[in-house]
Amino acid sequence: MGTTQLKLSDLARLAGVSTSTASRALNDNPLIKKETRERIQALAKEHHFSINAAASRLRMQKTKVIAVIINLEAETKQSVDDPFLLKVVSDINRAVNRKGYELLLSNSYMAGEDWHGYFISGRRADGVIVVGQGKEQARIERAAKAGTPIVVWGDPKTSANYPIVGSDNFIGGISATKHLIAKGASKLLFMGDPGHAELGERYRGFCHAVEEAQVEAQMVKIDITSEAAYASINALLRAQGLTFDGIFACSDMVALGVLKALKERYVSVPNDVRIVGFDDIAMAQISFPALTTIKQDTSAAAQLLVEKLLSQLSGEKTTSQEIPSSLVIRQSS
Amino acid sequence: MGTTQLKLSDLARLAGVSTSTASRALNDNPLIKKETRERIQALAKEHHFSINAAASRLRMQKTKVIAVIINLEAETKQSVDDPFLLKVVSDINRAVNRKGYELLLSNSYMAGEDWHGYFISGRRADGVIVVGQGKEQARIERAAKAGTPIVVWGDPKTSANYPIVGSDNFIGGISATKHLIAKGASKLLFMGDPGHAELGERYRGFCHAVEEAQVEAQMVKIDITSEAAYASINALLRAQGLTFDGIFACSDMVALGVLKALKERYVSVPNDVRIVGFDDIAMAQISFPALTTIKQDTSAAAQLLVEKLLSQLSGEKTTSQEIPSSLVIRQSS
DNA sequence: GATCTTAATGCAAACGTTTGCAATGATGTT
DNA sequence: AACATCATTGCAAACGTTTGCATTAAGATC
Repeated sequence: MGTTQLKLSDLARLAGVSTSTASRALNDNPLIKKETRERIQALAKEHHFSINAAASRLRMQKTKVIAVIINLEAETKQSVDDPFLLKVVSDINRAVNRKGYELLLSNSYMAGEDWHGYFISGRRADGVIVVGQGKEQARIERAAKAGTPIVVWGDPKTSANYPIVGSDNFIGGISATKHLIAKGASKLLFMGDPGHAELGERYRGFCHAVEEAQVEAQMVKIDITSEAAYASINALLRAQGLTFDGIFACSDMVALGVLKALKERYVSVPNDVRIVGFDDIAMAQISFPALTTIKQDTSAAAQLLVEKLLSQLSGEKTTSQEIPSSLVIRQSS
Repeated sequence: MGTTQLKLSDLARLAGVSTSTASRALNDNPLIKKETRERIQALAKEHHFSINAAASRLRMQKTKVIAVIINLEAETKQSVDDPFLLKVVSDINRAVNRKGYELLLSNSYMAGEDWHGYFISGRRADGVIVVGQGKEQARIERAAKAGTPIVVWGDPKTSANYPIVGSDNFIGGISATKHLIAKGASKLLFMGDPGHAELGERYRGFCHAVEEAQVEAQMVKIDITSEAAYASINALLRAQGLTFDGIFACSDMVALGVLKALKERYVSVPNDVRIVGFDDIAMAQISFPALTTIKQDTSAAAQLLVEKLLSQLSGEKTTSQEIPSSLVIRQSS
């Protein structure tokens, strides 16, 4: 505390070498004799020396930081507290660390409109991972056009000037719906907001399967929160009674809201109504009945996101990619 | 893209002033004539100019960054995916941003053992917020002793050389238990790990209320995950049948695991067994029956954590502080 | 009109790294 | 013995800000 911060030149003097030698030694540069390197590294450890990242970043023109920005719709009630989003962030954190980068957790509040200026020109991060494609992609596009290394979690089918990684929502939608039908449902209900890119794909899958099987189907457009789902099911039952026997919820949170509403009205799940969710959040297996759902492999996706971003940093061109999702059958269907 | 990065001196030349004037203008320094300031600020906006944070940090010896480190036990299965932890992080993020700071999301993997070296000497952040006190506080203590500005989310009763912010776990434990008793329970069960500081306090509250009311009570020590809780309840029922009619779960995740196990065995909640959790995560109100719980005011806590950290940055001495928790009564009790 | 004060701006040093190039001494080659 | 090669190290510039101090111009005071 009393002593002033040790800097590289101090360490060098302590070791009896020049600053440049010390710098190279700490970076394990083979230019420096091996025993010198080890001696200096040991000395650094002994004195709890850490390189000044600010100075290093200034000189290197690199931060070794990746910014993650949670990109939510203005009109949704879905919040950054959503378990699925947080799971994604947490997986990205792991993947980022494994590559030796740090994670700057950001949002539109801090980054404003000009992401390139804020993160890249501002030397706060070397690249940006956007979680949540949203409905409006202007900011992402602008950043990409300005040359920001950027990757997005979203719907990989969307054509864009930046790579998008996400699940095969269409196929996921199909297999969820087919599963409902296989379990005997014939009057299906989709709950979600098809205007949202990823959810739209899930809905397309739903429609595709419905058409193929020639069963009844309806769609109700809701905000993707359990509260909205809960309220919506209640309204539906009140208005038209039990007009469905299978529900494909666009997310697990929605499915859980549905589940609660049905149980409160003594509708049996899965006997009267079968439910399939999407995401496979931790809650899915701990709900009662446990939730059948389409599992998104967020961990694989996170790794891919980071890899693609790093590729961009080394100048390569990258493309969008779909991650296979998988049906996890539990008791709700 | 083709053009090189605009730097402050370029902007200054464009404006026909010196670099120092430009710098002061962007920082709204009243030394500079108001109209000059505004002219330069407008020019900066027009050219999408952003200050180079690395250079600024180097010169200022300040980063305007706060590191958040999620500090988990080695032996727990509780992960960074735990909804409650993530909620806390997300609230801290908001609070940090409101003060004009950025959030570096970190963990032991990156920061290693020497937090002071990594974050402070390394000029990666100006201060550290630790989420999760854990059982072993050596690293936190060492960092504090080395002069790291640091605050901890945990049990405020623990005496330490750093401030701890957290809920009044003891009182929370009492009111949860009293509520169970008031609802007619007379054979109580506590589930959790009293070895953990915060949970220990909750258990003390439990014991206190039990003693006062002179009711039967038992404790089963489990890891604080829903899986452990689920398994534990099943084992308990198998071994000794239904020997309890009220459960105080040390967290909502634990409570939800309990709930599932009971429902699978057709034990009615709340008729046969009343349950109270702790935290009030989003899931608590969407479970069926909705979970009675002790709500932790994470948002207020986050704000307090940040304020205390900033106080330390400006040299003030800070102290631990308890946040009032509150009983939220729902259908599980 | 000379001097003093004040407002506005510019100069140049400093923050702590990394790295191209030069320098040194040792080794090998003819 | 002269020269080329190689391994190891040091010198000094550059990265882009911020800020104490000096400077200038303009207005105020006598």
